[in-house]
Amino acid sequence: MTGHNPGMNVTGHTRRSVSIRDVATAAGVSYQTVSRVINDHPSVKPSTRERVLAAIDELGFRRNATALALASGRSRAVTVLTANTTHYGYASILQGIEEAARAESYAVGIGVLESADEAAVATEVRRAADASGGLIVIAYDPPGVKALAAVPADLPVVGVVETPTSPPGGDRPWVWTDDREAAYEATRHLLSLGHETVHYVAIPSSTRRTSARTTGWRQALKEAGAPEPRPVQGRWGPAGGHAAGLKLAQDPQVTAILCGNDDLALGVIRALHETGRAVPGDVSVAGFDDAPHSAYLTPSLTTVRMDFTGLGRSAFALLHGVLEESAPVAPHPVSVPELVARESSGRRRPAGGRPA
Amino acid sequence: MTGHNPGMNVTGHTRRSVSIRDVATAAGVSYQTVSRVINDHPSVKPSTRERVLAAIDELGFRRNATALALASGRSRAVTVLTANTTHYGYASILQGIEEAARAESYAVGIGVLESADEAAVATEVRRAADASGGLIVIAYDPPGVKALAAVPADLPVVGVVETPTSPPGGDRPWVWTDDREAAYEATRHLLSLGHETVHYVAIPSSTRRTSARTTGWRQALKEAGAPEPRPVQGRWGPAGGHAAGLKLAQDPQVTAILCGNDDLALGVIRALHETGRAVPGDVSVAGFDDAPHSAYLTPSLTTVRMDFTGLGRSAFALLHGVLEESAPVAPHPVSVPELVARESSGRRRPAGGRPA
DNA sequence: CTGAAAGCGCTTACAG
DNA sequence: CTGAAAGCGCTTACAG
Repeated sequence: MTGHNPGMNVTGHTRRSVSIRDVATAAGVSYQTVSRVINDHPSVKPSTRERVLAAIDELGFRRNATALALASGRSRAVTVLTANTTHYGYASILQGIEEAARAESYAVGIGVLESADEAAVATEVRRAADASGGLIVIAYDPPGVKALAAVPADLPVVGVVETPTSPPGGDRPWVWTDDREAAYEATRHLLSLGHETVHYVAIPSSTRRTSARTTGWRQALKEAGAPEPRPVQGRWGPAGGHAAGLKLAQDPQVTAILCGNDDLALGVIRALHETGRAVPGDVSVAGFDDAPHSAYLTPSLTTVRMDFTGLGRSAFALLHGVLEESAPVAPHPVSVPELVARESSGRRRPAGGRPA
Repeated sequence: MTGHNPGMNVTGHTRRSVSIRDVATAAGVSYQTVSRVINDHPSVKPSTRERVLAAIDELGFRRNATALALASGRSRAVTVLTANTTHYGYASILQGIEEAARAESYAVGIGVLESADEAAVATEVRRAADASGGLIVIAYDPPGVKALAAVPADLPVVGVVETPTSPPGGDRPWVWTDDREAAYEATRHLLSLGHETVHYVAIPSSTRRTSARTTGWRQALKEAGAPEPRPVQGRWGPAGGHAAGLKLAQDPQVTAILCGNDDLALGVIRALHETGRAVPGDVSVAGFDDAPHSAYLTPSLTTVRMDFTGLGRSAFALLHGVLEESAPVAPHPVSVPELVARESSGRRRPAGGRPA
């Protein structure tokens, strides 16, 4: 074959897709009938349906989702706005959303909020809003919190938030994990092992103000009458934990450390190891999240398990309820964390002496 | 306000968005002129542009991306088809794609291939094809390989493949990491430390046949004249490594283990620890990927660093070149892995004796 | 059960 | 520099 192919589009590599009109011609019916067939409309004569289906198959017809969305107004799509897609918690929430979305034949898009800069956030929110469908914003950090607040009022949106008190999204639906309770439990666990107090290495918080985890930790200390050390501000990732750990290792008084997540805890443990302090012999360490590898570290990590994928599924279910009249809108779901005690936390060693 | 709001859509919560016609009316121009303004067309009188911009601002106009896509035929969207979104390598590739896509104002969608079942794969591919735009398929595993093969011929697609020899995508563009070379280097590293041979714990492979990593490992053994033990088939994740490690720990001859990824290596190390074998004292262990925490484990993990985000960026660049005539289509890029020797690998201890 | 019309919100020529 | 027409590929009433 030579010559210009009228089926090529501008970029010259994609043949114009076959439309319902092409199918209609091939099947000898009107294109409305084709529409009925692909929409499983009941009132189509079986023999007609057969012919149309055969034509669809032969021509390799695929319904154009863009045209469907434009004509019908329904888009069956959700865009997830998040500051990160790789950290365990974020990635797991995204996974949960995707699972639930796939089960309902929703397409899922992602938009990453690279900075908390107002203009950058606004740009990302606009891009996400441009994509038709609903929005889920993971508002665990400053970019996410700002994005949730910046979502236009007329857009269906669900927030995944750190704490439900005065959620930044106003009266919009949200899902959350009870981080305050989780930190409270973890701190009580460490105190119950005889430690005089518990130090805290914080993850970058959702706000300037105190995070839910910090609040829970503080509450447990207060109730126990334990002194409240200054929280160490950690960065994301093991490197941040390592830096914080080196700092804490200088203080021989430190015997228990709660970390904002498992990656931080892993870095802290490494720092303690490097400075010759045994875990849990000299210092007990606990994390947050129960990442897949945490059970296989040496020492295995005491942590608080969070059901992030379940949280993601809930977020989608909520959005789905908002988008489709049929699906009921559930109340704001909460994921209840579960303490998992492992090797990295142990009884405080009697002051002064090393065991034989 | 009471009564029915004609601006509400079926679901009753979203006001019909303002269109270019609304803007045109408000600005006292035709809607074509509005189209010119939002497309930065040069031939618009400055004063007209001002008025239109003002109307856009006042009415809160947002251009409907669906209509844009349908009318123009360009969609500026990419869908990533992958078996997984959370494992380090996959998540990092996705991150790289997203970064590059965002820089070009492309929307990114994800579709997860939950099983290698033909029908399930076909369904996911169809869904991805329905979303307009290009496709990137991560073909590191059976579902991905099958998906890449099932992509309709008329769709712009880039494959992220394990090995470039007879890629499953035929003559389609692809990107790859040189896994064979990576495994070769890692194996040579372990052999150079005096180990008689190197055992291998494999990740689930892309095919029934031998993976590139297995090939590289085997090649290094052969060149060195080392005996070739049977590879241990691992599952994904630390649990798989742990199971494999327990098995290998039973054989006192085992002094060096190469693992298909860092998570597997972490599990193997844990298993060796549990069975009283020191790393690297008794057994050297190396992984693949250089995950963020690998440098902070104790012992820190010898591994092969792979530039997955760079690979993702390359994949997008390639697709971008295919989609837009202006962007040049680069040749199949390869990411060159880099060996990172850390604490988990060491010289083989002289046979028979434990050091004092 | 099936067909002809109008329209979703835009863009792309075509006029002037 | 700006406007009127046609059309992207579908769906949704409206006819019959």
